[in-house]
Amino acid sequence: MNILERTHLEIIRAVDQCGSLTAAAEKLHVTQSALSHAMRKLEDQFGTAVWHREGRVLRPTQAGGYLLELANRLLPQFARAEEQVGQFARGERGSLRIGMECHPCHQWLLKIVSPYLAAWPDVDVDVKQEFQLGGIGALFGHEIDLLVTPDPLHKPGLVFEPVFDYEQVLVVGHQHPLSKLRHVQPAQLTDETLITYPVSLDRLDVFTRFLTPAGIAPKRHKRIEATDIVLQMVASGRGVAALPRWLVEENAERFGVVPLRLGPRGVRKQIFLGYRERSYGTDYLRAFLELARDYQVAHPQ
Amino acid sequence: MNILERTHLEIIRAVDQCGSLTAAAEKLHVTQSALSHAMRKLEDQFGTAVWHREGRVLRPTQAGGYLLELANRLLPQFARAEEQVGQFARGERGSLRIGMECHPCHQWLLKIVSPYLAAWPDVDVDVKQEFQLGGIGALFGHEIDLLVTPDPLHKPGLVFEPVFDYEQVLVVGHQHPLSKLRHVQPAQLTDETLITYPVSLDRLDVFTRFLTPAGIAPKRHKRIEATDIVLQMVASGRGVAALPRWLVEENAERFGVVPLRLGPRGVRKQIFLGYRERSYGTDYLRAFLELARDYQVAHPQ
DNA sequence: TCATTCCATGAATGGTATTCATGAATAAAT
DNA sequence: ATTTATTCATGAATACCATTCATGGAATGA
Repeated sequence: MNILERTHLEIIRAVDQCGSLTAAAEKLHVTQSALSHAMRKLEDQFGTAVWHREGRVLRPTQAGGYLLELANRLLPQFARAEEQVGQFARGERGSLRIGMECHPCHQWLLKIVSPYLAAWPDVDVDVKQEFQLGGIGALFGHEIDLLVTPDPLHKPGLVFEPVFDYEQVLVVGHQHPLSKLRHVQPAQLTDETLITYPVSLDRLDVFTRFLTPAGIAPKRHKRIEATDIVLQMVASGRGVAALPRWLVEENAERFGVVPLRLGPRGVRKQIFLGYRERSYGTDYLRAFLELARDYQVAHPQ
Repeated sequence: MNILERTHLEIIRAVDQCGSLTAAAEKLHVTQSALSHAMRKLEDQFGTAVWHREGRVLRPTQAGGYLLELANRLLPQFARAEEQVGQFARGERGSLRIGMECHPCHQWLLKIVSPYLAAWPDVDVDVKQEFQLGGIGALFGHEIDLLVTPDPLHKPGLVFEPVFDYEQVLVVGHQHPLSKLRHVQPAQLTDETLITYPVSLDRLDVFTRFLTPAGIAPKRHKRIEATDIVLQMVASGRGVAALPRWLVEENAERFGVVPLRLGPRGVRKQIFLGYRERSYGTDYLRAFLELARDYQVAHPQ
């Protein structure tokens, strides 16, 4: 079926470069005879010569010239492909698709990703936020390779590792009446506007671990996507929000907001990094996990 | 040395298209086992899998995805190459490089070339006018494939065929004193300005076959490249020129010029088409010669 | 649970690419 | 003109490797 092979192009190019079959044969580490036979067969199959044999010099025919051009175009691509697949094999190259199920974690993620990109220049990092089947499904379906989530779900084949823990706090404006308290009680939010990320209630710890157990609901509930808009709203007294303490503290000065403990003991949270057990063999994925662990050690809460 | 072969790309693409090794094997007319072995070997050499084997479904790995892209890019080029070389082999495709050693023949050439181009859409026609080693040398050195010349030079390996004969005439303006004569004598040009193409004198028949034998020279000699400029100059009485009769007659009305026989018997010329004997096997070259012959039969002088 | 479909594997084989040995043709050197 | 050194082509022998055959295990779907 196929007559033209990579080898033929390799020969044609070598002959062009070396000027003779014999020299080309040496370059390709085979006998001159091998090349002669190979090209003879090709020419027979094509029904046309690749070279004019004039004395002992080979001059490309029109077909030969065409094939030479082809060779110069295709062979580098073969070479590059082998090199790149080699990089895939050694785990030096790939793409790391990270799924996020945790809004405020974006900030944390950036702190891991930037040194990671520097260390693994051949790995593309891709962050996704929306999944049809949920984060776990996306992980299983190979839609993503890593999942950043506060809700580890133990399934065979998946591993979840805590990489970050922090306290979830209420954030209020500087002049807010609650701002002087050491901690806040659920009932104190009855007349407040609560601002959250636009996700379902059961994924909001303010509700699941603070308000709902006490049977309390805030006066209003607003959903806003962007974290700094949330902070601005809070700063201007338009509402209160629940955010990680570190995030609030980082922005306290700039926005004029204050963190308050949720209940006397606070609400502690953990962020997990989930991955498929089998993908742990991939160097660049493991490297990411290690970077995340290192970060946790260097920045304990 | 080389691990990745066209075959592998062929397999990878077929598996992608057919969805399974078995189906791909059928498409490629080999056993499923053959493909399995082939890809196994490739994977061993690369050190990485091309597909994730999940149950009985094959999902491309990152390396596999990369190779699939490569396959979709390169395989069509292989296919196209085989097709084109096939055309070369059947003489349907090529490039015909025509050398011109005869200025006024350009008009004639166009009449052959335009139907030729229509009949042989895959043949590129290239017309060259300048050669370092002369037309014959260019023909020998494969710089051109056909030579249009008035001077056939018989050499072994070369063939010259007369394809066109015509009378070379003197052309003068409508009101020129000579314009009423039936023919002109060399001596009558003593006071004229003679316009010729800018080539050496020994290639100008007005000199070699008319003036020089009579020991006559014109008052002035002007060299002009473009034929219609020559005609305009002649029409405005600025000089006389020697051109093929058919060319003059074609333009007699438009420019207001008159053809005059050179001497009582006229100067008859022949144009030859030269080619390398061995290239006569090439279909599209032979076709050109046949077209030229047909034209001669259809337009006898 | 059974039948079916798919891929992997080891051994056997058949084909083919490569080598070896040699000849013919050309170009360079004497 | 001879000689010498290259170069490519060719046929036969060989060694290698791709393919097949036969089979088993694993997953899917009825």
